[in-house]
This record gives sequence, C-alpha cells and structure tokens, in this order.
Amino acid sequence: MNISQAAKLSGLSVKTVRYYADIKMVEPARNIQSGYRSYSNDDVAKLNFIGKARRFNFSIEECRELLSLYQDKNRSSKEVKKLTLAKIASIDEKLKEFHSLRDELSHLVNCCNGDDRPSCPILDELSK
Amino acid sequence: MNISQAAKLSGLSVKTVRYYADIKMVEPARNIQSGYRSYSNDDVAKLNFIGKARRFNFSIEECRELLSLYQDKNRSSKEVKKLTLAKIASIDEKLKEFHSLRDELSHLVNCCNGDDRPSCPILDELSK
DNA sequence: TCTTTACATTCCAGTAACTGGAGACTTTAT
DNA sequence: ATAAAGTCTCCAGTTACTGGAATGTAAAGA
Repeated sequence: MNISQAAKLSGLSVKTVRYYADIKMVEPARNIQSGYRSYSNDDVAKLNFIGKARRFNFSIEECRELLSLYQDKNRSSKEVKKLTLAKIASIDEKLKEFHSLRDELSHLVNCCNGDDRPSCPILDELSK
Repeated sequence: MNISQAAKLSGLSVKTVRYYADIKMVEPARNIQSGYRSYSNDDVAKLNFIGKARRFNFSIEECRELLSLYQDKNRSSKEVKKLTLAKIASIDEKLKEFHSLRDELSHLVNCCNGDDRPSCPILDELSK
C-alpha cells in the first residue's frame, strides 16, 4: 500500500511515516516504476508499535530497542521490563516537578488580586 | 562584571547567558577595549527573573512578555495573572497525561514476569 | 617581562522529533 | 487530455540551548 494508506492505518502523519523511513526505523519496499514507498501489513504493524511506544513517551532510540526486542522471537521479557521500569521512574520525576510547579504557581495566583493596579505577587516572587 | 560572574550570580550557564544576549533578552554593555560583555546588577536581576520563569516552565516568548511587564512600572497585575492561569492549565493537562501514562505502564509492568522467557505483556500490548 | 593559564569572543553544528514548503514527478479521476 | 491528488526529494525551521573550534584578552606566577 502507499504511504498515505499506511499513515492512516497507523494513525501517524505521512510526514512522520516518511521520517521513520528516513531514519531507517521502518523501511518499506519501493515500487520500481514510480519510486513510491510500498508498505506491507508488517510495516504497518511496526508503525503501530512505534506510535504506541511514542505515546508511552519512549524516545526514538528506546523505540528502536523495543522494536528489536519485539522482532526477536527469542528475546526475554527481562530487558523490556527493565526499560519500562526506567521509563516509569523518569515519569515519576517529571510528575514530581510538575506537581510542585503547579503548587507554587497556584499559590502565587491566589495571592494576586488580578486587578489594574501594578502590585503583583507573581512578579514580586519572580524578581526575588 | 564579566559574563562568568553574572552567570554564577544568576545560576545560569555562561552559554545560556550569552544565548540570552544573542536573542536580545538581556543585552549587557560592552567593554570597549576587550569587547567583553559587561553585566550590571540590573542585568543580573533580569537573568534571575528569567531563570525563575523558565523553571516555572514559561517559554522564552512568555518570559519576554513577563519581563516587559516586570519592567513596566505601570503594568496591571491582571495580565500577569492571566498568563499564569493559562500556564497552570497547561501544567494540569501535562499532569493528566503523565498520570495516565504512568498508570498504564505500571499496570503492564505488574503483568510482566520479567524472566528469561519471551512472553512479555508489555510488548504484546504495544503490538496490539 | 615573558609565559602560562583562564576567561572571553564569534561562528558553526548538533540536539529531538518532527513539520512545512518548494519544485518536480506519478497516478487517478473526469 | 487535462486537472487534481498523491508522492518524491531536499532544504529550512522549530525550542532552548549545548559543544566545539579558532582566536583574542586578562590575570597570575616565574
């Protein structure tokens, strides 16, 4: 199938699918006449896999790792679990950051009367 | 003072401080002989301000806005509050995303025995 | 004073993961 | 036959820096 079909089936944009071909993550066959990329169902499955992994916040490099594990029928689940646990830990980090950020900002907003006078605790805090 | 001093006082890297000069956010005076950037206490205050705002996840463009409000003695607190509320909303968005991401991943990890056998619910889920 | 060392400058390239657009070619539909 | 839609490659831009090379200046020690 052509790239737009593959894109539609995998829920990715054509640009993104082409990008994944460029970086050799999913390299489709080529139609010899037209030079068009020709995607198999297998290629689409990989695109799907990558799309999901990206939505799970795995980086492209991590996706590459996962993909090779995915394609290796003899792989163990240990490595995948390790990778995923590390990912969870980094998400926890981010969560902590964002929570404290949110708390600080909402505290500041609550102190700010938000009228037309120049007094503003948010800016005051920022400039301390 | 020289750039490294300003960097130290503001808690930013020299590269970053130079970058902020390049993009005309904090433009220090110049020593005519040497061509070295010469930072005033006021410049350092601005750097501090920007550093904090960046840590609060404001973008460079938003920092520019805040900085101009900060430097405008006649500004109202309304605009700042508006900007900050919008920022909180976007943080809430991110928090929601990360929470559900975390939940999904930890669910998968709990299902995965993590041994040397190829069976792995994480990859199974990814490939669905 | 000379020299070494530390600090400064500019400019170019690279990061992550795409996205947008130009110009050219192919396929499909009318 | 022609027009519209799809595809190709290649280049540039995004965000907010970071790293490095080549070069110039300043400060400290012998």
